[in-house]
Amino acid sequence: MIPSLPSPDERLPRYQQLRDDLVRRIAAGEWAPGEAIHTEVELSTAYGVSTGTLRKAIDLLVAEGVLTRSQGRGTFVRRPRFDSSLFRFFRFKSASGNPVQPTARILQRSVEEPDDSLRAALQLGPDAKVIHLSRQRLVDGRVVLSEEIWVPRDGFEALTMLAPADFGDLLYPLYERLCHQVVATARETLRVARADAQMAQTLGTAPGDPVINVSRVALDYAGKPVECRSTWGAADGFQYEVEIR
Amino acid sequence: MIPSLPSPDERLPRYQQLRDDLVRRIAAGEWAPGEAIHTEVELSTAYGVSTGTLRKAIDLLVAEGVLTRSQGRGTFVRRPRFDSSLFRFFRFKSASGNPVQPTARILQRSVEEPDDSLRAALQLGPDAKVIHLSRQRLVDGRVVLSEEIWVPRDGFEALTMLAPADFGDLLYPLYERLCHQVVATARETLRVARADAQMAQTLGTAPGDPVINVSRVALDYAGKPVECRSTWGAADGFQYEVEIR
DNA sequence: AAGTGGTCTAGACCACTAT
DNA sequence: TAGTGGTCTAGACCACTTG
Repeated sequence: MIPSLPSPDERLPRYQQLRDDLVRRIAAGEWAPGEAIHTEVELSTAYGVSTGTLRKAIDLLVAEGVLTRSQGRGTFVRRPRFDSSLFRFFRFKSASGNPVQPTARILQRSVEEPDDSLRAALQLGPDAKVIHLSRQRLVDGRVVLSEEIWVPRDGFEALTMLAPADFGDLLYPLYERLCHQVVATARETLRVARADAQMAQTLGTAPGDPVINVSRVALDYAGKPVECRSTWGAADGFQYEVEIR
Repeated sequence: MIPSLPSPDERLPRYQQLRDDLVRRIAAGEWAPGEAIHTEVELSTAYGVSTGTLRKAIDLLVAEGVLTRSQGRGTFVRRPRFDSSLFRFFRFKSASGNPVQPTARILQRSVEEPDDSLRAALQLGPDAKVIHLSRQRLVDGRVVLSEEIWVPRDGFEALTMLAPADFGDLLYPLYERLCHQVVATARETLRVARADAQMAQTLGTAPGDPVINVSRVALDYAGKPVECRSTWGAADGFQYEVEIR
């Protein structure tokens, strides 16, 4: 028989255990995005550690992008803004030349049976269904991005009642307000392909032109998958900068 | 008259000043890449600060990728390995299917007058010249990447004496050994284009196929530009993953 | 003025590495 | 065994924000 190992928690340094417990409390909704968590003195006395140890735990979460500190005000749960993150890959400019946030248009909404890869990515059970959105993003009336979006039906029922015209330009605030689902992190994979006839027509390019695909899995604070998304855009607006060490 | 401001250093916290001074000493060559810096007790007594403050300075440099710590052994100047960093963008596999480091072949070497953008990127004076290398990277004898590389002639004279066949597969160790130039960080920009006839022939794809361009500026520890490089590869081997928060 | 995070101290003890 | 970085303490004082 395999001897039972001690819980990994006990082997970790205290500041790691504190980090994990703070994440757990955030994931449980004890502090909502934008809210201040307890003060350092409160937390350190409650946990029975010195302020230095507690600060080190918070340092980790700040480095991970989960918390932000503001001297004299407090420490806050950070609300990520992923929709503007498309600027990391595409540079959208309006007719006036200024950077601009694309608007959104829902083309189609349906409840579907997920295929195997989607079921795996969203960690769904065998009978679970998904809500599928087809969406376009526009600048000055021109389609710049074409998106397919899938979320689990369980937890997102509210999306099936809302008129497509009322979805607005940003989905994550909608998820939070209507479905109490908070996106905390995401993993994206970039690939390059060539536009087929339909994609070329949608994006206003020529068939065979290179197009970028961004495939995203969004996770909540507990690491549970919340949304899968596949975004297509013309490659001529694509540029990505990275610093390496 | 504009009142002279105090040096920004004095306004910074001590741990930031310590960080800056350690970078200065590394850039000056006091500790070479791979070498251990002084111990924490030595440094903290020499600087007249507590160990906690010194550790915070070192924490910053570890987070920046400049130093690595090894418990029981010491703190070391990290030697970045950029050439394997192409794996972040391209996935090269040998015939056996295993990931493989491409070999290199120098096609051409010349001393040239830089154009304006290159002069600006390398921060060269009006009369400075550059060494230009054209290079191919191969897997199983197939060309997978085509590179144009420029370094300032001043400081890299040794490259003009070396037989092209003796350059080896990795340039940065060569820069360090022959020219005493150490690459510490780099900035890369990705773009997508379509292969012209010549690029298609080189990379073994069809004209019009999408190709990736990675444009890199490499810097030393002092932030001085050391090398400019433009790498082209077929887009079908391209994949890039990123985690966002 | 009261409360928050930011900086810094002067240690102690532990875990790991090399000899 | 000696020396290194890793963890942690129990504070002090500073800089900033808010009422």
